[in-house]
Amino acid sequence: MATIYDVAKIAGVSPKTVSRVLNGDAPVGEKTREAVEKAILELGYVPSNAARMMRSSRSGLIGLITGAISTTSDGNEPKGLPDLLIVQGIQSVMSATGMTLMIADTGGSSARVPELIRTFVEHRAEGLIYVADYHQRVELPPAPKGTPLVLANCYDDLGTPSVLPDDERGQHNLVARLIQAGHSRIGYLTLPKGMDATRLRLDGYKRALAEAGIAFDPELVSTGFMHDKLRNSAVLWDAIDRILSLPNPPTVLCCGNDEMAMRVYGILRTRGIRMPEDISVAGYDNYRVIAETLFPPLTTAELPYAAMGARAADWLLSLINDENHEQINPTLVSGPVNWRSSVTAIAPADGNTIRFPLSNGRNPQ
Amino acid sequence: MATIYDVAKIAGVSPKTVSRVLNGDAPVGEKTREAVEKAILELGYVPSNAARMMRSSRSGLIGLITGAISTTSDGNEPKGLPDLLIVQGIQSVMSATGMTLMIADTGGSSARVPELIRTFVEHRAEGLIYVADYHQRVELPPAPKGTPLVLANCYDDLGTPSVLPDDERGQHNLVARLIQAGHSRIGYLTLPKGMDATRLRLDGYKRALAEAGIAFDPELVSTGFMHDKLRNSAVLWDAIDRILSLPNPPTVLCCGNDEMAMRVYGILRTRGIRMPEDISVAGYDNYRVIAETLFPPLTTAELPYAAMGARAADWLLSLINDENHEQINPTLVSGPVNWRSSVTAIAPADGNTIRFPLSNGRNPQ
DNA sequence: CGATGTCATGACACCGATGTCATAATTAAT
DNA sequence: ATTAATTATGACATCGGTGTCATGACATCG
Repeated sequence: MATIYDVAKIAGVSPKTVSRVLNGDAPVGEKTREAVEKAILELGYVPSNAARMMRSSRSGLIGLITGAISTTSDGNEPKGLPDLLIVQGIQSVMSATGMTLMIADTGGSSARVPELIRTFVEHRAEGLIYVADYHQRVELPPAPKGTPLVLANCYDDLGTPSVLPDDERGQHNLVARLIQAGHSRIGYLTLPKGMDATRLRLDGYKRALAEAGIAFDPELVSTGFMHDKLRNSAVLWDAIDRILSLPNPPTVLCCGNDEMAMRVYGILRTRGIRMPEDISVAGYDNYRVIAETLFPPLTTAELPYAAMGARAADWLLSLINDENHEQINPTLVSGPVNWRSSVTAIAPADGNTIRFPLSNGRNPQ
Repeated sequence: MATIYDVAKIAGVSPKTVSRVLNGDAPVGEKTREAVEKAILELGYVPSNAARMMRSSRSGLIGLITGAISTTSDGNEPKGLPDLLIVQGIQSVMSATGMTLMIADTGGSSARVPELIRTFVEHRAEGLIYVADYHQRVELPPAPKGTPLVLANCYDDLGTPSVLPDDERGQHNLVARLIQAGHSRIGYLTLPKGMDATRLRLDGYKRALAEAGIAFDPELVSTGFMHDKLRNSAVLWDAIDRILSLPNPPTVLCCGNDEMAMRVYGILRTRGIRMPEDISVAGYDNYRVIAETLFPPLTTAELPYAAMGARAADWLLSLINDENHEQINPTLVSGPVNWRSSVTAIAPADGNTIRFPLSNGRNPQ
């Protein structure tokens, strides 16, 4: 690979002059510049970042670690991986500021994290981001001092800067919207117990009910997914069965996420229950491949992955540049409710007519 | 950040001796080693990859470019992005050999590719991989000589090393399996015209029929998806309508991919058609979130993304190390058929009984 | 016209590792 | 015991850029 000395020799100048042409940090004569530029093109010269870094000690690199450091590591099966959207959000911010992203995947084994961090430190990464695959608490090995770290989609007990989805608010907004559409008996099939998202979303559900003056009915809430995936079909079937056979069944079923909603579609249809005519269904995540493709398209709260990534990246950059933006920790990012035709507006219980049309989904034909 | 000189000073030895402790490339006295190791720990010293690279000219970096350089760039909407699995396949091979992956995303604009390549060259990446989001032809700017390039999930006209899914074979194997299960009237709802996958999979479908002595019936084949996504619902509805009202309708519908199969589920159920009792459905991709979650679980041909990534990484490494493994270009990677309960075995047309049970899906209850 | 300032350029040291070579201290071999 | 081989260590140059300082050629100004 050509060096700055090769260029200098061909252009008949000193290496320092070539450097000046490259960086524009001092005036260079017109003819000299042309000669240098010609030589650069001729050799296909590209400056070495490593050599540059030796002097400047700025690497322009950001290290990104992803992977499932879950307490319940469920093997090596890759899933839908929407957390890539977080990575994309980070990437778009970073590339706009000229930083280069190095990524490493733990492959599900948290034991590899220290090794990955070390690699990044060897490359003198200026900052690190850890991305979790779902909202969770993590314990990371101590980051090297001087290298800022931001957590995305996870948090720890040490007060490390952390960007999280606002699950409580997202679910609240969705349920509030359902209530606005005339629903008051709202079933909720939750994610597995113990997950942060489960608790927070249930809180949001309750708050929306409370704000509307609707009493919380525990009969309407049931666990839809368990940690043991093999049992999910049976658990969900049973939960739906129980909720639908209540004396006063719900008019809409909120699902813990879109994947669950997809299963609910299958189960309801198997029983001859039509959506949204007989019952409405809502999800969570706005996992677009599911939400937009299901028939009817699914109303769902958006998990703002890309925005979370961008927030985390912004935060990291401000830490690197030592800007003292006082940032609330954790930073909660909320997303919109995506209203699609899996939910219909119904006449409210008090007999009032519906004030506005809410369904905007397209039906075939 | 501490340097090797700091360590040397504290340990009371020369920098070179510290280097020897780090690399173990020459014997070091027991007591000296201990003193050096103590100093390293004390300072939290991590060697600088940049400085190392200056001498060795080996960066240990691999550049990975992803993004939709599609001729039909359909805007900025991120989808399910299963191509991350390719990245994971690459990552797992690379980390096993101690290489570090730098990734950059074009964000959908092919104009950014040269800029990204330049960044990688500045970092003296030892090899580049370009990953496309679906099987397609691409035109990349000429790679810098001396830096090998491998294409994953795409190919070009220049004979650049390329790893592709074996769509023809995958579809063939799936259809052959359906025939084995007693099906002989096999409908096929294709992906949009013009895509490589569409043509190849249709070829595989035809070959499987031919091998079984079943005449190809064009009436059973219809375009299920178009490039214009807004029309997909209508197109698919119509195609199903037409195929099912044939005098001799199919017993199974093959869908261009799993996403289409998910829509087909919805459409069939809306019409009161049960799966798999009334008709079987098969997909393509083994997009697990869909295939495993749909009810009933979907029989589908696997698009072996992770294997493709691993293959591409292996190939790149052999190019970097100048090993002359003669590699067929393009390298086709095939995946298994995932047999689930969306397809039932039926009595073959000739009245023979079914020779073995094929459904192994779990039903709730 | 001499003093001062700006422009254009080069010599040289330095960043932090490692390769090469030299050297001193042991140990093994003859 | 003397030579040869091995061990343990350091001095120094080098990789490819850039920061610092010096220098010569002009231009400007009082």
